[in-house]
Amino acid sequence: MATTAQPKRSPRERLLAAANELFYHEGVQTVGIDRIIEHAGVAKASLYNTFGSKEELVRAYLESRHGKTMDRLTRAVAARTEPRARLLAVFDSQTDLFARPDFHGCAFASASAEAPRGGLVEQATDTYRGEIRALLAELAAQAGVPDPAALARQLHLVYDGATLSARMDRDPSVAAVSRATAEALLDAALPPARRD
Amino acid sequence: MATTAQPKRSPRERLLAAANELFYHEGVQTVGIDRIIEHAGVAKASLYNTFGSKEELVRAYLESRHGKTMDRLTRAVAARTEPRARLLAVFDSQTDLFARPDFHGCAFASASAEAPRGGLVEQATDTYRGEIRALLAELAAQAGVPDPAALARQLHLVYDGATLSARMDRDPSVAAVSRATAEALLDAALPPARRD
DNA sequence: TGATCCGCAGACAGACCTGTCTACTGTGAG
DNA sequence: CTCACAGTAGACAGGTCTGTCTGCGGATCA
Repeated sequence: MATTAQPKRSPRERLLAAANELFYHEGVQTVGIDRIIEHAGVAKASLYNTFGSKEELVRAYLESRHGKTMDRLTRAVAARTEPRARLLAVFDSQTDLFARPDFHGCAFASASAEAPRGGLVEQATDTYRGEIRALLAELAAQAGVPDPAALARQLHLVYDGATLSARMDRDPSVAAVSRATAEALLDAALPPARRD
Repeated sequence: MATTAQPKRSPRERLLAAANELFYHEGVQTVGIDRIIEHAGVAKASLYNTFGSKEELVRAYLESRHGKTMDRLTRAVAARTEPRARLLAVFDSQTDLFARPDFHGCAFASASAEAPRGGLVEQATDTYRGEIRALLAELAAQAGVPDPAALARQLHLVYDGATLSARMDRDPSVAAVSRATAEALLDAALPPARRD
């Protein structure tokens, strides 16, 4: 069977799709198991056979978002060749992201807001943030910045702040501010000789 | 153990203190009414006579944090005279804030993450963010920036991002990055003649 | 044909949630 | 003293939560 769009996806896939929709839009704490299985059209036993607990389902949900976000970013970066444009592509991509009708902020920021410390949510969040930071540092290095790690920390602030503002102010236009801010910081971090 | 036995504070005060402690550290959704009244040493009827509902208690909790934060910022600003230093004082103050052992991110960001849209939490959040934005714009104007509103939006990004990173990465040192980033953006926004 | 397995449907347990209500206690005003 | 009233203690209602368990239908394979 080479068909990718089967009429019946596996319970695991349907559960993850339901989690992606309900957890992301309404919150991990506020959405209960019953609504997940109803939305997925799956038996409760299937959920507990597949994931074992709600917390593990949340972890799987966050991991799936982690993968999607990294795909989105690496695709945006890969579409450019000039190192400076590749770095700024991360912030360009926020324009479309924030404008999506189903955008509702950073899934990790929201999920970790009320998650117990030291749990699976915190683990998934740490992994995610480490990868974002590494991507920014790598692109900063390729752009010829003397201290890529330092610029990556600054840009990570801007990236986070923009995502948070876009949700809390319900204002997608903050993406333009974010992009301009990133550019200003990149310019300030470049040695004068390299600015062109 | 309920931490009371002080000179009799009113039920309202004790409830707000309990809310400030429990809601802030563990989350608005995860902490129930029973834990609030137990921690406050107050009868359940007193809570409902005073606030009417949990949502109203949450609103009062957020308003009290709003007041405390604005006090902290205006005090930090008032301690300086030079306009540039007054603007940067907002970011200087993050150093102490993030280092506090009870720091746990922005109460508004956490509370709004899973709050229903259009509710009291959203209202309180909008008001809070508007005031922060206005403060930044006013300080930017006093610093002689040509477009204070534009710089205020950038600095708000940085302020938000730093608060979020400090919580999610459990890393208070991000305050220094935030301060340096704000300074770089301020410099970039000033007309060359005014930079000194 | 029969055996095995996957998944669905839903009852159930035990805990917790918000919010209401009754009954009691201490205190201050007139 | 009497009365009003603010506050306490806690039962209660009605619902939701996570997680377990049983029973059943359909598919697959020897």
